[in-house]
Amino acid sequence: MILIVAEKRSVAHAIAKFLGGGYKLEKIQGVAAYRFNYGGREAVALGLSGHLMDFDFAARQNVWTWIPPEELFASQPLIVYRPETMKYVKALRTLAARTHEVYLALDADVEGEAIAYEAALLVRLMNPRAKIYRVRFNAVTQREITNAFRNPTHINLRMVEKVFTRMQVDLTLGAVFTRFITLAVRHSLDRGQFLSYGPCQTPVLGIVVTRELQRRNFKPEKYYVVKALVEIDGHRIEMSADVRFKTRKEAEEAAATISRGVVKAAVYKPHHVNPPVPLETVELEKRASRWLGINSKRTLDIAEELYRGGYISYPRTETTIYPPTLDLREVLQELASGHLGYYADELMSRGFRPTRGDSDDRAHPPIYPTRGATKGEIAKTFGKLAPQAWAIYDFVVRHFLATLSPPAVVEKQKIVVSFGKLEMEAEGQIVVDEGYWRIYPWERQSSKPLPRVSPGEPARAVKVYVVERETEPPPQMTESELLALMKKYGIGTDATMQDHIHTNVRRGYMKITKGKCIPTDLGIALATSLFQFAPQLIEPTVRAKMEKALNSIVTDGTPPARLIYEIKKEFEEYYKALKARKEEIKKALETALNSSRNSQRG
DNA sequence: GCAAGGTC
Repeated sequence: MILIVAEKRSVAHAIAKFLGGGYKLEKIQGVAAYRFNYGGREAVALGLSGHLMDFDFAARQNVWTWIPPEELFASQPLIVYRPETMKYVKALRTLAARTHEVYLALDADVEGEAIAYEAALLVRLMNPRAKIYRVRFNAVTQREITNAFRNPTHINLRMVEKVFTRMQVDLTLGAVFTRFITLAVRHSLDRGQFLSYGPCQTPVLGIVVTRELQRRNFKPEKYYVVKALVEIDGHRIEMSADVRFKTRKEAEEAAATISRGVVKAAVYKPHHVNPPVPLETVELEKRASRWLGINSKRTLDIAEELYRGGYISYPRTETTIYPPTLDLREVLQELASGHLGYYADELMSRGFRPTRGDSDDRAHPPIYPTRGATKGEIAKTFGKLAPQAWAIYDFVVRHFLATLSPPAVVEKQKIVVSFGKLEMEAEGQIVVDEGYWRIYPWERQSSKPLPRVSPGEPARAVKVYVVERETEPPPQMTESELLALMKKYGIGTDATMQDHIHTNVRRGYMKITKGKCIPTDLGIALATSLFQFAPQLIEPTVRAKMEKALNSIVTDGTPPARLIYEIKKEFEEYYKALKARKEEIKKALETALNSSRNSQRG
């Protein structure tokens, strides 16, 4: 028998379908396995659920009050089975006992490599003489899979080492600093409550708090602008000067010079607004937060359910290019039975060309709808979440249709009038062609037309006035903006970014209200303490630096032990700096904890 | 009871 191990059930299923044609679904220790005939031999494809193993400290070290947190710097975390995936371990053991040939068909990324290694460890324990191969495919398609199995290779140990190093480093740093700040304020916490540090979650908090403090410390400044109602060829146009005056007096002096002028420029230029590129995870989360009022965690949870229900493709992807193997016309045909069927039909008869982004994770296609569903159907599956599930499904459908649609066309308009010293401007636009906005209302723009005038025409100011304005603080951080910043700084992965935001919410460090991230007193106190005494723990650039160091294991063969030693040494310094200020940190955190407790009680 | 990363 040949055993094939995949990262998730859907891939195991696809492999059985592509390599075997027909298959038989079996349950092994409660786990789905696909049995099929592979070139005359019996094969079984088993789908896992991510990692089988994890790291943890020894039991004695897991009683927080028994050892000082810094002792963990000197400890070696142990590799253990993850309790949640024991049934996959059992299924793998059962199958491994009956096979001599194993193909590790996990995703073609570093995590997949690590999971492959975990599976290989298990297989070896059961069956030391089994031949173990690694197969790599860049998409779950007939061609890629067939090719991969024709060219089996071996596990890349450096990739495995990178992942295992990251696991140990993150656990150690997370545990040391989580325990330190928790124990510092232990008596002010509720039962079961703790304060946490993590190399992703904490920089996320830092970003949000930094913005909030910028807003609080912002000193608005008054400034003055000159506006005028200008008559050109019988048309009256509201115009303004693109100059900020510091005082009213200066503005009024400038305004006094405005009476007769001449049109310096009159531009009416067509402009294409291109439809969005194919949908990736973080973009789905950003748009759902901004336009549908659904936060990123909820969005991914619902997308996962929609995927499992067969409504949309796999929701965790960084790809923004439709693979050539994806038959877009087939997808449109499927959508023809759904709520936007008329539009799908129209695209099919008129023809279409998909937009194209610039990223390909070489594992998953962009997110697209896989079924033309009705509201009633979704309502049945989702119960209380039905309105939000429908909103997300509808969005995925519309986004997909938009990527195949023509651009919208607007005429951009600009008139500039010269009044001697000062120039006045007006901008407007006319929607010429709605294009993809017809089914993508969130980006729709409206017409604000200007009259048609020509350069050289005389102009006359009918009314001139000075308007007082104030500079404004930066806006509150939106969740959508936060996701964009996390991506920019390399904090987390497409699949985990929403988790890191949510962790901050769960710990009481911030709230998300109407798409805005608002730090609590506790979040501000924690972030401020860290910025003051150990900024390296909270700066947004720390994660990318660590990621780069970890990558050197793969690219340069840096020995993991050396890297772990160096990172620990560095963070021990930050730990010492924090410990020296324990009393101040304790006071700041306790004040915040008490104030939030009082406000909760009203 | 700590993290981040897979996946459900």
